[in-house]
Amino acid sequence: MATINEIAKMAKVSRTTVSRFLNNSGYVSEDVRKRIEKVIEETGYIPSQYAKSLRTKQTKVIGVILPTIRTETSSRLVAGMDEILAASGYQILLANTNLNKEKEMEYMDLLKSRQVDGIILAATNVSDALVNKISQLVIPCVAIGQEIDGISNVLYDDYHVARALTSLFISKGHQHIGFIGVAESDRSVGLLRKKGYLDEMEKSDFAVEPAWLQKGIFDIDSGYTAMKNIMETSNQKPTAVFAVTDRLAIGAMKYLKEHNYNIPDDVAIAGIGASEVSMHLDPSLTTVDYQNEKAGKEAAILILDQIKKENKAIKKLTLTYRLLERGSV
Amino acid sequence: MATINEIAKMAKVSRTTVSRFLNNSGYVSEDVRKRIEKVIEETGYIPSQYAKSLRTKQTKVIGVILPTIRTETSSRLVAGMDEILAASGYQILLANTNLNKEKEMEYMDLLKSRQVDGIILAATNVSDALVNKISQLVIPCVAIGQEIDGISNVLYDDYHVARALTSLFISKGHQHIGFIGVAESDRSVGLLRKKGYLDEMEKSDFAVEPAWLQKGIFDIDSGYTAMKNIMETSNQKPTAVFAVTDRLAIGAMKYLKEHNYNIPDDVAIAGIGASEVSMHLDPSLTTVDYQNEKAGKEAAILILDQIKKENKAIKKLTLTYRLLERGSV
DNA sequence: TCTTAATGTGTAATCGATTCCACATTGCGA
DNA sequence: TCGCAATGTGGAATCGATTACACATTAAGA
Repeated sequence: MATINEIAKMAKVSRTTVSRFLNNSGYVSEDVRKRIEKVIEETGYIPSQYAKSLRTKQTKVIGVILPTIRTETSSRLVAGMDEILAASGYQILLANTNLNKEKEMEYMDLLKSRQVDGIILAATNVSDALVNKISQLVIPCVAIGQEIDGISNVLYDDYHVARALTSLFISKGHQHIGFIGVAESDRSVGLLRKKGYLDEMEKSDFAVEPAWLQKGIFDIDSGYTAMKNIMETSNQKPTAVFAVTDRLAIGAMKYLKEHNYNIPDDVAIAGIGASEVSMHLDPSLTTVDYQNEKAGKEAAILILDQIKKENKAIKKLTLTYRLLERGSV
Repeated sequence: MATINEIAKMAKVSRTTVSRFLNNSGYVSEDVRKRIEKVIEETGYIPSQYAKSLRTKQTKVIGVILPTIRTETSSRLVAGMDEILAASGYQILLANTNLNKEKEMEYMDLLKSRQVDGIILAATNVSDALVNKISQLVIPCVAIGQEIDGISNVLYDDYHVARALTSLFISKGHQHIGFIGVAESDRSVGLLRKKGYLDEMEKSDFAVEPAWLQKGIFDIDSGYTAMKNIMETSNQKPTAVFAVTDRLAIGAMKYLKEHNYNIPDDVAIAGIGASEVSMHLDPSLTTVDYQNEKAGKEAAILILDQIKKENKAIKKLTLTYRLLERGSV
């Protein structure tokens, strides 16, 4: 692969001039410009980003740390980010932790060594060690979905969403409402959504039977199992069940259908996530659109802001949500 | 951020020795080793990949060009690749074309300028210009899902899958079989799957009514519309419909259910893709598991092979598929 | 005791770009 | 005609690492 030196030699100018030509900085006469253009055309020369980055300390790369890339949520997030970042000439370097905390730490270092211009962190459970690492990070960093002190955040309104959904059930006359959650170590999905549900129940003075509180692990099967547990172990069967993700809700619906419960007459169901199929299920699933793409975009905008303007002001952005009331309630 | 020079100074050795320490190359006495270790520990020094890459011509980055990152197929592919690549210390640099051909070309250059060690291309429609560009590429390159001459490929057996599904319908006694495809500019999904269907129909001497042949655009809604067209414009309504993707099939099922057709008694349905929900639909959708993750893994293995061994042998790998016969047929 | 090999460490060139200077040329007003 | 600004080009240091080579020290074998 050709280098700037060879181009310079071939065009009979100094590499300084070639550099000026490439970056449109400083004066280059029309004559010389044409010569360089021609040589570059002929050789198909492409400047090395690495050499460039070494000097300029700019890589035009944003590191994105994800807990997984298999979910719709993740793809949407990345799609949103990419839309904004690509427009400014940035690319995404992927770091997939597979929910492994050590990897999270490892990747922070790796991204640092690759001198990414910024890091977007979509973490699910935030360890102290990680927070610590981030706080002493010089690279701009934005977190999505979990509140982390000291850096900018794009947040979902998990607590109020949970309250809103529970409240929706209550407004429809339900008093016995079940809950399918996930591990509370996941602050946003596990803890806050549960708290929202519990608080809303308490506000209406509705008791919550322990058997109504089940946990899944983010997939359809565990939603099925959770629903099974609810229906088969509770004294009083609930007439509505709130699942903290669409997948869990889908699993729950599957159980209900298999056991000839009518949705929503016997048991109403709601999820969170607005997955693509949610609208096309039978009945269509009531859910909440978190606007992940928007979250991705906002995070990208925040990070670019920080990079460009040296705008170190920390921003906490809480996104709005859209409750999609559909056939399942 | 500290550099190797500062570390060297602080540890009172030359930067050469520090480098040897870092890379475990050459001799470093226990005494010196400890001093360096200590300094690195204290400063939190992390070597710059850029400087390193500039010298070594190795970036440990694989560029991945995707038509979109919103689909399950894409996420699975990337997940598969990442699993293999991460294990060898490689990271993924994302290049999302959004189905834009010019972007495809642009990204090839961009990845080249970033000197990625290899490129994995998941293209849907391959322009001549692109093939041309690839052929004169010095960087190892692997294509997934579309056959491109001159480089290694990981292929799905689109043609035979289509024949197998059509044949399945026929074996169940169906003679009137509809088809929901996509644009044929997409060779694999559009052209080959259609050809497989048509050939199998012809083999059994079953006529195909033009109205049975509909096109969608990869989403649920267009599957719905396509099914609507089939049922509302054909003279003889088909008793089975083969959709080339699960999403199209889901849309088709939705139409059928809404219009009180029983699946599979009135109309049988099959898709391709083995999307996560396919199993949990009602009835569960007959589909074909393309093993995208495996495809991603294989592509990653191929690329690493080429990088490591300078093994320039071109390999064409056609993956096996699993036909998942379920309730919808 | 002297060679020779093994063990440690440092010097300096190098990778491919950017950028601060210095220097050369030209044109224009005084 | 001179001086100065505008225009155009090149020299050389620099970014942060790797690596060939030279050199110094030590240990082992004859």
